[in-house]
Amino acid sequence: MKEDRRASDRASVCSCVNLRRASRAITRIYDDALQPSGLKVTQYSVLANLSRAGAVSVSALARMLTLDRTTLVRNLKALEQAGFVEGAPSPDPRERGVSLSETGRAAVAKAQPYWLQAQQLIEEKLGAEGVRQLGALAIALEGSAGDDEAGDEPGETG
Amino acid sequence: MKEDRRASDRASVCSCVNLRRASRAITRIYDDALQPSGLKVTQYSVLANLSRAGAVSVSALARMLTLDRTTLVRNLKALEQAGFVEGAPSPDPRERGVSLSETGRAAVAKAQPYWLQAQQLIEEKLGAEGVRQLGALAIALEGSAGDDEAGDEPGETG
DNA sequence: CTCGTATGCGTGCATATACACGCATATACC
DNA sequence: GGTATATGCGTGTATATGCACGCATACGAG
Repeated sequence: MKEDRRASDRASVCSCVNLRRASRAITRIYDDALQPSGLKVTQYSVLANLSRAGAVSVSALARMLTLDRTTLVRNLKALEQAGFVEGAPSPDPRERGVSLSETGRAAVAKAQPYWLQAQQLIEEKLGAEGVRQLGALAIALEGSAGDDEAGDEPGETG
Repeated sequence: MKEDRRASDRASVCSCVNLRRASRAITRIYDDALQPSGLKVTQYSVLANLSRAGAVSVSALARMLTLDRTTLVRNLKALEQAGFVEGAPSPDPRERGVSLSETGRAAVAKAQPYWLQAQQLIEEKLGAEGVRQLGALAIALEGSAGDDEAGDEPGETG
């Protein structure tokens, strides 16, 4: 029982599996490139967004990242412990404001060239058009995920 | 500097972030569709491959799935506890053979129509061409992940 | 047979992801 | 003031992912 599958035959029929595979592969490429900076691409993403956003609430940041809020809560925890992220005052007591610390700003600055290197490598692999399509892909798939639900009243059926 | 991001502006500049976002989104779509079957798309993927492969070693299955072996070890654990996967004899004592149980076969059969539903939904969203490109994408990105080393360090010499 | 290498396996650790809950607080309505 | 609703937050639980390690076993060289 040999797996004799060539590249052209290795494409799964499942779009989800294909996309997840691509995601794992590209994550490895970026993490690899970012390795000297000590950041994972997921962490770099959070810090870079925070860098642009300034002081924001956890929920707001989660929306920016199109990431589940509770996921971000945990991702932030590590970044706070590393000293990259610190609390920020917020007008609304319900909100927890966060922002980049000086250390965090330095970390982003240090990592950025490595990130750019990965970006360029990807552009070589996929071409400018392929890169452009990736953005469209995410948007197309997010378009109706969880917003297309009907008939979910809060009144229990019993 | 106002942030007034609409859908078309919501595309990240980072290919990795875009792809990961797309991956999360499509995973949600498939998991959602598969929900009545009680399987996650990741689990369905393992079981479906096992269904085609028959009895295989953990490492061989991991290669089929382009998945880290140790990740698969843990994913299999849940499937074994659920009774979907069982041990299979192997000629080589080092290998641990696994195969679908009857229950597992039934689970795949039950889930398949839901999976197909998701497949079709995606094809509607992305078009046949878009779907085709996803397979190519994974392969393009896996192509040189970890087998191509470039000594092109950006600065950081001190 | 013995040693070194290759292969297969599982675990410890760290991180990512998200759903279900419950808690706290702002706000609208009365 | 008091109640219902909306919003923000963190945790418990479950799963996914991969790297570093160490253990067991096959296999070729001597």
